[in-house]
Amino acid sequence: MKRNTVQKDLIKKIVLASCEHPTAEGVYASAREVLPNISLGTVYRVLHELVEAGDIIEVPVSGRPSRFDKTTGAHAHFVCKKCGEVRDVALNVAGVMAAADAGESVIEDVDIVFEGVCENCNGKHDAIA
Amino acid sequence: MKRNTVQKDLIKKIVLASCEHPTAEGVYASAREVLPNISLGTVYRVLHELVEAGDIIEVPVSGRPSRFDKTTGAHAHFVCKKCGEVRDVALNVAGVMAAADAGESVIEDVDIVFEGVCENCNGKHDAIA
DNA sequence: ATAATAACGATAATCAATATCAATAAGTTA
DNA sequence: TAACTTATTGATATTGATTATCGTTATTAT
Repeated sequence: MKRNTVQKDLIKKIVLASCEHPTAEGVYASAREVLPNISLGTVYRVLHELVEAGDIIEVPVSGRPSRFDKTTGAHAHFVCKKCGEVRDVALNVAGVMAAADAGESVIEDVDIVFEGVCENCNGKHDAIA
Repeated sequence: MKRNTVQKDLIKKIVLASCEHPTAEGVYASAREVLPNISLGTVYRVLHELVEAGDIIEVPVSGRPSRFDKTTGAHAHFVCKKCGEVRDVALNVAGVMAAADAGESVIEDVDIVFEGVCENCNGKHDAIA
């Protein structure tokens, strides 16, 4: 049977408390402040369990590691090309899915990721570190 | 200065002639039929040059290798969860960008990837090989 | 033709993510 | 509560895609 562990509880709490769409590495760093011996493999495994359970969602980002998001309702994301920050974007995702014509294929989900420059980076010329 | 090479010409021709959104590996396989000693690194480098030049676009696919697409106008894509096939989807992408509210961030581009099951795989239970 | 150097092929390295596996610990069961 | 079963963990090896390195090759201006 499925078992409760301190690792699962901790990882779930970290993602649900985070507003910054953390990567697996970011969750790992936070988790190690509480459980210094936690393994990165455990973080990945538990994150995917949480996604599977519908508690969180995974946000794939082109060319960069996936982000994990406590906001599970359908919504879009914005990635800043300069600082790499990810944030939520208000958009009628259901409307987009309804507007799409995929022929006889059955659309089940959609990833919508906007790219651009956030207001903090606008005017700056720094690349992502 | 930039030089013309048979490798560049070949790779460009392959992608522009392909209707199946090939991966870098797929382009590499096709290219080797003509130039058996071409390097995978060359394929990646030239593909990115073509993207940079606006001749083709790169289609990122979550958890799978990127696809390359001769259709450069803004459009969306559909990925079959079972067979992995990628195809174009008719959608008013400009309309989606206009509808998005990213606050003060400047939206420059958007990746829209639908996921689901294509009509060939519908009813089948085979996973991707 | 020759020189300068962009581009190549071969291969090593990187990065995110997954798989492996012996050791550990959660949740029974006695 | 101790013993037991096995899900889960931590450590580490591996994979897969992509990028970087570097000595050699080949394009193009002179």
